[in-house]
Amino acid sequence: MRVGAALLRTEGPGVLSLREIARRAGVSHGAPRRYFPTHLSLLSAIARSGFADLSEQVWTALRAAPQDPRAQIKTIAERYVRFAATNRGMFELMFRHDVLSSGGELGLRDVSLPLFHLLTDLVAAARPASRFSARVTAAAIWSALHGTAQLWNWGSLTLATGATDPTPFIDATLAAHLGPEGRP
Amino acid sequence: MRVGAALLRTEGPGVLSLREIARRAGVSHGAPRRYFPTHLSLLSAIARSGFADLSEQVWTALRAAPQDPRAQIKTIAERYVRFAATNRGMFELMFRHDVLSSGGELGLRDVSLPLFHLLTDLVAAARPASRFSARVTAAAIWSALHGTAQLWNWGSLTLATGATDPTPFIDATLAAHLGPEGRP
DNA sequence: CATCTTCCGTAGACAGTGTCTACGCGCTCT
DNA sequence: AGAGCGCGTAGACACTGTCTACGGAAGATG
Repeated sequence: MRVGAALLRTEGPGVLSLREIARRAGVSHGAPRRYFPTHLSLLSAIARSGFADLSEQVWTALRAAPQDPRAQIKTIAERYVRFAATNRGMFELMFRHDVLSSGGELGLRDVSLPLFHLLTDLVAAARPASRFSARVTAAAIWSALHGTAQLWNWGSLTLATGATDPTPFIDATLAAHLGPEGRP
Repeated sequence: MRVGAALLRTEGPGVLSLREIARRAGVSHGAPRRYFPTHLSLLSAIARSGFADLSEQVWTALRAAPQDPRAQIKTIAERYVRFAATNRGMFELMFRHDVLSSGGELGLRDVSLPLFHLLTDLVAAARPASRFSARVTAAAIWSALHGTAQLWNWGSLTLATGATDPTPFIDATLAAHLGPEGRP
């Protein structure tokens, strides 16, 4: 099989054993070894494609969104959390420590960093005066997004607040960091 | 062995195979089965003890901290992130989806919910006027803390901002949600 | 005191896993 | 046409989690 990309529509994260993947691909259990020296490197490749997918979704959404910084930040935030909620298994795989630490931080450096820098610039343009640098604020927002996605995904936020939608938490985070919504 | 508690000082999360745990405990590989019907239930028990540990650390730190709401919130935040940084393997185990989803959400309901409600009350007392409910704000803060702990743990924040300490992100988050520091 | 039951651990089997090795088919290139 | 090699197969190995049958020690019961 060309890449593990064709196998990404894994129905669950439990099917990700090397032999099971090979089985679904219709090849013998030794075949993937030609392309990926180890099981983890296969998973890393799958996760990397997940990062690419996420970043592409965010970028295209950004192009379609209004151009003012605040709206762009909101678009990033919503896309990030929605991606996590829609592609649960993939999101979980993408942030598994063992997968992450192998493969040279996989997509983090190549995919997330440009996005993070964009976020930093947007934050610098959108936020009110603050004693924190735009980098720190952007990182805090990113952390909040990631935590929201994570907690939302396994239902903790629903359990704690009864919410049926994660957007209020996103809005609260952005409003806190950038000031109330509604003005340029 | 009485509980897996004695085995918690696991040097790494890779040693957590059932047989390896039994080996370190000096018993045969079938012995743990008397107490934990399945491997996952053993891990859940270990993770549960991790939740208990975390919550205890937070509560005792709260007792020693100044009593004004803002300082209490900061104490919770710092303890949470510090726990994650200090007990990496345990933190990771505690939030593994498969461990989480088994064992009836293990410590989440029993341990985290009281803490969350306390956080909600503190937020209600400490924050300025806002159009978001205290619940939502508290949940947003919690998400931010969790995300910070996670991203910090695998070095993303350092990679993105060059920071050597996670407290700036905590401070930025709290300042954003609760207003600048320094007043009652 | 003898016996029986119940707890708690052992030891072996089984299917399944990731990795490694030897093997062979079929293509391409000179 | 023949050699080389990319790409896949098949079997082995150590290891895993789960299941089962077995044993021995302790306490309860007659």
